[in-house]
Amino acid sequence: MAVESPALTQLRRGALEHCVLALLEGGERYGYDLVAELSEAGLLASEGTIYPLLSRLRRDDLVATTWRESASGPARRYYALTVKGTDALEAFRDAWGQFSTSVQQILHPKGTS
Amino acid sequence: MAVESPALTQLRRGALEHCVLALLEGGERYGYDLVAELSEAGLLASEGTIYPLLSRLRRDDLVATTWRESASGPARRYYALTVKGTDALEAFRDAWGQFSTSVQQILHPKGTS
DNA sequence: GGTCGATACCTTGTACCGCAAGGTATCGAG
DNA sequence: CTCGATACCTTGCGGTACAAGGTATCGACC
Repeated sequence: MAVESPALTQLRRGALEHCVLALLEGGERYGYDLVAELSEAGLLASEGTIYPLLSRLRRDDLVATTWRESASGPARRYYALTVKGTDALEAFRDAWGQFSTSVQQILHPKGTS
Repeated sequence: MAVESPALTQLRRGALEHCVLALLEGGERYGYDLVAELSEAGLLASEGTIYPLLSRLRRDDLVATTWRESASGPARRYYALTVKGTDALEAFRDAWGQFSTSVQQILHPKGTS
């Protein structure tokens, strides 16, 4: 595994939350499942991060949840986007575009005269 | 001006520090000057953010500083990249590339089957 | 029917960093 | 000599990722 630079930990802030919303756009997901995908993408370092985050999303009415039993294993809590969540995601896509462009330009300036 | 979403505040974390290093790659800069450029780029909301950040960079030997008098106005503290700072910047460019790619892919998935 | 690993949920304590507000000092203009 | 711009810095607050640890369910195996 690559050595986790502390800078990455800071980068994940703010982005992680909306990445969860983006994943939910493709359909309902449950927490443990999200952990696996986000960890693989390098956007999540610990399971302990996601549950408080999901609680916040629920508190703010960006997602709605339903318990559902699993064919094998304990029951799961599924998360689905609300209308408010969809709006927040769309707003974030804009913000992310502007932000990442700004960072990109500062990191790799064109006119180096 | 666009409404400042709180998500942006979190996004700036981690990126801001290395954006400062990137700006210094083009030559010495002083704090008040950096504030102007980073604010314009939307990467900084308050002057109060930059000085503790610069202190950290100095503490960690990523930058070196020299006081210099100004033709008009108070003296300025100029910041310059150290070798260690240059290395950190290069490492961050890699990390940023991977990170922003991951976020981009989750935000805008290709196979929407 | 008892144990064990995997699955799946959640909580607590810590550290870190951006932000707003406020403070100090220097310089030129009126 | 006051006032605005420049230029530096500090303090208190809030939000969030992380590590570590905790609880419960299920299937498999003995």
